[in-house]
Amino acid sequence: MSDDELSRTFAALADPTRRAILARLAEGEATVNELAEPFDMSLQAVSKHLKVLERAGLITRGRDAQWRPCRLETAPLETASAWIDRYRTHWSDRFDRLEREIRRVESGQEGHEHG
Amino acid sequence: MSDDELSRTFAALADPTRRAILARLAEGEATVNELAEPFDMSLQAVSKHLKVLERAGLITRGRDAQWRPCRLETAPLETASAWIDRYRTHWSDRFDRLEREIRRVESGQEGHEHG
DNA sequence: ATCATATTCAACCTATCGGTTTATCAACGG
DNA sequence: CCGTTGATAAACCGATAGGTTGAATATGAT
Repeated sequence: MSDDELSRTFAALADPTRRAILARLAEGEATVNELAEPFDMSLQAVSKHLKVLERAGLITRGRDAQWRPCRLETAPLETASAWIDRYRTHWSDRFDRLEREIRRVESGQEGHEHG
Repeated sequence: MSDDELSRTFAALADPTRRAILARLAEGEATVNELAEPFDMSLQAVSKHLKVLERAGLITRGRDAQWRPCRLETAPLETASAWIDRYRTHWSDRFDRLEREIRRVESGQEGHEHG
């Protein structure tokens, strides 16, 4: 994986456990143990997932005695969403077919009805 | 990586080369050679990236003689965007601090000014 | 001090990623 | 038929992901 911000964000989101953790955190802060509870894996594994999320800036961790409460941070989600939105609605769906047709005609293969 | 749809989509987006390819495709169809041209890597590497994008449903490939024109498909982007949008604006930013305060008070640690 | 609890660190393992090189397949043009 | 071009397949490689277990650290409670 590359370590630019967008790549880290998307990579962090590319795991169902981590997405579930974020979904949980959207309801409010939670400790590592609380976050780990629903999952059929070791606490350490969840701790690693949290580290990934933290490195991606998707969560921050406070300190409350021996607990490290996790909080969702939305900034990277904004960035990711903005990136996607630049492409999710593009006029090319129609345009592509036109362009494709032009290319076919220009290359003199009008007879190939392959689409 | 898990292979549910969202995971495949986010994983596909977690690479700058693949994002650049999608950005290029947003301007219209392109062949593998055309897509590979800007990158300092082998054609085969780009071909692999395209396979990843295809598996994620982010592109489809046609057949035009020996060319395999690639097209951007927006459906997975919609899904990904929808997932993010559920969490990118959440009321928890303020609420978290309140909840945290409540927890502190309830656990009888009002004196610990650790925030 | 000692013990329990919450969390992290470290070492390890297997599988996958992202790239390479070489070989192969598919389609056109002489 | 043969060569060229576009693209994929296969084998390989080093690095990283995602999990494990076991030890260490930090804080609080007795």
